Amino acid sequence: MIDIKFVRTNPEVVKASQVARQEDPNIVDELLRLDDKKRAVRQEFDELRRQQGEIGKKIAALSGDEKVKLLESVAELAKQVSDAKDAVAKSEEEFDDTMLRIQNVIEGAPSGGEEDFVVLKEVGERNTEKSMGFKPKAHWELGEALDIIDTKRGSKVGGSRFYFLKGLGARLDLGLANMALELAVENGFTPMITPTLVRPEIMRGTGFIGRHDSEVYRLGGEDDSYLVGTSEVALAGYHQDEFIEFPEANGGLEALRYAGFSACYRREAGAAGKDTRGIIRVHQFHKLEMFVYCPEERADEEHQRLLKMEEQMIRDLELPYRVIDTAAGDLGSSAARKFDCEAWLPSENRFLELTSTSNCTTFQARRLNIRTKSADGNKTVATLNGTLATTRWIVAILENHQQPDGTVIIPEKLRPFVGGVSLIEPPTTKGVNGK
RNA sequence: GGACACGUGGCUGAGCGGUCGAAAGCGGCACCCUGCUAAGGUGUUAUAUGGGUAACUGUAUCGGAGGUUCAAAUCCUCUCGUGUCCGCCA
Repeated sequence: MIDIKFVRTNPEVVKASQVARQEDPNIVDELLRLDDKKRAVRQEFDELRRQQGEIGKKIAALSGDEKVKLLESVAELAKQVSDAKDAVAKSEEEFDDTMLRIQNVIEGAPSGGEEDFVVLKEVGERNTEKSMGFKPKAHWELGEALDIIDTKRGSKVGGSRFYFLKGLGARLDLGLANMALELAVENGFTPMITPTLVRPEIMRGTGFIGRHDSEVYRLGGEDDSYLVGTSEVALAGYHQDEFIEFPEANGGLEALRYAGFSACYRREAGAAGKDTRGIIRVHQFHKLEMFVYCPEERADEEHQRLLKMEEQMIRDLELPYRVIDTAAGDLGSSAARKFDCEAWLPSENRFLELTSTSNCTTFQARRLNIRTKSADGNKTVATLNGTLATTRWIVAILENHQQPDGTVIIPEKLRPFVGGVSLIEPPTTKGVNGK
């Protein structure tokens, strides 16, 4: 939710942001109209309530005939108060409905849609058939041949877009999560295991239901809960309705940093036919989510920090990648700016999103009512997130580190997290690889 | 799953139809006192929102939603959450 006071004073900025996002700018005028109306109706109610309170005090002090007389005279006022109350509720509802439809005001993101991102940098050589000296296999081919990814049995058991990670596949998944967690801890993040089933209020508060209804799983029957698509939900809800006290370091401008590990669930309803093979787009996966609460003025700096950490992880795994500045139209509604790191996929000659980090400024926290006390009053905090989905990384590692003989070299820095194994080889006649 | 209890300000906790945005304590802040430390004293200290340059002032908020009433933290209904005991179970 954006700040109505900001909209009142800077309607043009909000409109421009809507335009950059390829959304309707006229909603801003509509919002301001509803804001005026809401205030007018509210003032009327306030005045009636004041009168009622005043008379109420008199009634309390009186007795006998005088009291009865006054009671009779005040019935009409009570009716007016009740009507005014309904009017207030109605105008607030109209206002809120519109308010919630306006997205965060972008901060520096390029205008336009999905294709209009800006490449900030590209690091490392793209592996190609030519540079590798053989035709690179796709991750699903490698996964199957090495017996570490089993999508056939995955769909037998879980349905389409499910998979088994087996042997070193499973170790890679957990190893990557652990490696990322260690990096996060070194950078001041507190590890968290979070609920993956959350109550509707939390889902709504974090903005994941509404326009994204169809993307999340909802439990039917007795239990009205949602399966989270990211631990961002739990980590954002963690401090809901709280005042945050930031640690004193850096002149009181420090941040609260959490690294949540959880399974994530996505319905992928709108993705039919997209990335159907392998484990690029699946219904369930593991993710390490870095989540930061900080004072608003510090958000940019924290955003850069998150990006740096994500880049470091990719470098440590020796993957060619690029960083993009996501276009406004492709941002989530909470994000003011988003940077993605994309790894090169030699089998498809394209980049694949590995990480994503968003600066949500105060948008998310305003809705969740998360504030901090500061010298110049209570202020809504900023929130940021940076994401690391393990399955995507497995894809990138398999494809980029595959060898002509079909084996895959495990990057040196990852080895300590997968039991010291350095090479993924096809299974021998029996037994499970990488036990 | 069965039984009971409880949800009030930053925290603990009183209040159980009007004088209650709400006692008291803790914590926070400011000042005073004390040689230092420890202690002590005085004052101040909820959130949101409207009006006003401001001083100030109106209104709302006692888990949430409805209801009764001239008037609700207080009574009623529903709901959500939490705790304890028993049962079951990893």
